[in-house]
Amino acid sequence: MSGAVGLADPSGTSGESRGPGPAPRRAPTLEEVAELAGVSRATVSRVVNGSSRVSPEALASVTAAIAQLGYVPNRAARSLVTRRTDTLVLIVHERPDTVFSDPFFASVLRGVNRALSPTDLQLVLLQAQGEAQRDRALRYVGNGHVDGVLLISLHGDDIMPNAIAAAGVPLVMAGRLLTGRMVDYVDADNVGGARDAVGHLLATGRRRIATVAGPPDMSVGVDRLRGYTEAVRAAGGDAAAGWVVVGDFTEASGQAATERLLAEHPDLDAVFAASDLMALGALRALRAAGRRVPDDVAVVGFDDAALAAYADPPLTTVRQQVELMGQEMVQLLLARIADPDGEPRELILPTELVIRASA
Amino acid sequence: MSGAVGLADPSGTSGESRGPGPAPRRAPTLEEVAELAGVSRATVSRVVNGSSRVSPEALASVTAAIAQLGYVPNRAARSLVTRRTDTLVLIVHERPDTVFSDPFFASVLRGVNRALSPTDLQLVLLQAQGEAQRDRALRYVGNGHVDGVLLISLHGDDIMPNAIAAAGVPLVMAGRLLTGRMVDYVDADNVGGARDAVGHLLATGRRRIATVAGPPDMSVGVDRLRGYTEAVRAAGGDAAAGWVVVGDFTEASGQAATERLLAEHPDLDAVFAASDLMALGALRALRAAGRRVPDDVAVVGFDDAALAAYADPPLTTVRQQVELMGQEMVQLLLARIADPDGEPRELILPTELVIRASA
DNA sequence: ATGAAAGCGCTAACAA
DNA sequence: TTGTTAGCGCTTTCAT
Repeated sequence: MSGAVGLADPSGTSGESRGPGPAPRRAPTLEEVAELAGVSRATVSRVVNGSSRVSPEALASVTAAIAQLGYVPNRAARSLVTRRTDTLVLIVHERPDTVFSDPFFASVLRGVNRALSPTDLQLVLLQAQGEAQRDRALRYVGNGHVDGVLLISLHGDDIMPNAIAAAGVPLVMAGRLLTGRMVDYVDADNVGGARDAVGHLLATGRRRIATVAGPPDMSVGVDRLRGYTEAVRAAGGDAAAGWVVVGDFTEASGQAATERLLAEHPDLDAVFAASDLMALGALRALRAAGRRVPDDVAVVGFDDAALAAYADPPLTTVRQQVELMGQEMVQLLLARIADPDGEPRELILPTELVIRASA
Repeated sequence: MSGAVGLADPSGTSGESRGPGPAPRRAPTLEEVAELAGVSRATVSRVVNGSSRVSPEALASVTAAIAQLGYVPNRAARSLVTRRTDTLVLIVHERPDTVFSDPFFASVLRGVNRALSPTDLQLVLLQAQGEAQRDRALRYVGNGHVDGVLLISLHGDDIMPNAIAAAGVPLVMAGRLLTGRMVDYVDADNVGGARDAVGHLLATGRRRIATVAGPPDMSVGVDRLRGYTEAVRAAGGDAAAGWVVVGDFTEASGQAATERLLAEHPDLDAVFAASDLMALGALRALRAAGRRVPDDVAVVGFDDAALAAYADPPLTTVRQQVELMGQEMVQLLLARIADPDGEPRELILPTELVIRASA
């Protein structure tokens, strides 16, 4: 029996004092499993952690004891000694003025969870808004509370990626970093997608194609604009200043940008918008100006969140695999955790042009 | 000096071996802070935990040492002894066939994070889909890994709420539970909101008002239907079977339901849809049938995720305060954790009718 | 007000 | 293959 006496009923909380309802028992420990199985703690630990150096009999009795007791390892205790936390953190770092639509984020999250569900890892969510929260997140990450970081950064001049990487914590980003050190990331094929979009417009006879571009300090903005430019130039077209107006991914900015494009080029016959919300804005602006879509002007957007499907007419969009992006971010992160010093990796997911009534 | 010798450079990992880049130092411990401050671990612990029984001098030197070392308490170690985890978990339990739109969830999440950010609590996210994942979540929660649970359950016959409550883990739900024990929850005023919607339709001269209701095993479905029924009956109208068709919150179901309503009552002049996606579906069905909105038929939806704002014409909707819902869920949960045996609490958030072109 | 000491539940050498 | 042992970093009596 050894000194296990005190374990039988710690501090006298045996349920009676709680009144009705099931008594919230203390969770069983390794020690209790070991006793029931008639082996030592170490052996139980080996079983739990899947060590091969365990006899079949020991394995059987331990497994039975675990099942009987409903034993689940205490993460805190384990983490204390292994210095692993079995925890990943997803940080969404936004400016106080949020620009991105939530559905995008929700889809990434869904993918992350899908990838995580067969593992024993848990996901901590940190929505960092503004400097104070950013620093808190950084402190949290920097102090060994997580095994790795998934980062969705919503602005280009973010110090987080470098700070996290510098702290030696494995990191994977959604989207390419424009400056600073090379960091693992997953991204959509924004250049190719934009090229396809413009290619489609060209193929359907459009020649005066304008674009509502994204912010130039974010890779999404830069890449989608590049795809547009390349495609237009390849067709001998003009991708000069007047055909490009920058927005900030919001519907309002898409609308305003399109108004300017119309003022500059009343004869435009197509608009490629670098986000779905901006495409929606473009649609509004065109209608307000009395233009008909798609007969008069065609609109193609980049599908950040499937929102564009609800436009009327539904917008032709470059479909990204947002959920897959979340999944792959996790895979990359796990690989990075397993091999901290490997080469930086990137993964570019293909996009697909979904043609609808609008173009 | 005691036995602190071994701490100076544990296992010789002093950075040189890592090659270039900043050496991933071990995070400073209480012990180190204590030594630097010239006090004992216990005193540092008191300072960190805001105990009053500390002399001003001690407090000052400890505070300085903490700042100098950038000390952050190790959660695992703390949790091991306190049996608190300072962790809440948000469980989204969906059927394999997801019904709810993501934006709703994203908004709740945003509110949860907002409420959490001034605290030291962290949020773990569990997306439980199907039985296997549900049981895993239950095991996780039941074994003391979290201090409390926020639960968004997407179907009516869910065993999770009762299982969690039975395990004695503090729980707050989004939405009212139709059966089983009384559980703390936050909900929108679905009855009142639906009543307002129908009231508006009546006020604008509509008399033949149909509804696309939600699933009858969920409080959202039941309550919105009840609000509709009450309002229609109060006006002396007919809320009988033919005017009510049940959908499952998806756009497709809204469309199908509306088609049936039109078949049954070609003379209907308004549709109240119990979700924004179903309202969108209703819009499509009406158009397909050659009806004009809102001249011919008015449409009002329940706004679960602001998606309806993108319809054309923009839909008149009952606006819920989804983000606030998340915030309040956290407040309720914290209150419950502080007072596990208090009376069950509920919080009904007011809704607001946002009138747009469609009705 | 402060310190000494005992452990929380677990893993990881090391012995056997 | 198994058991023994020594902590991981922290909070918390219990002395002082």
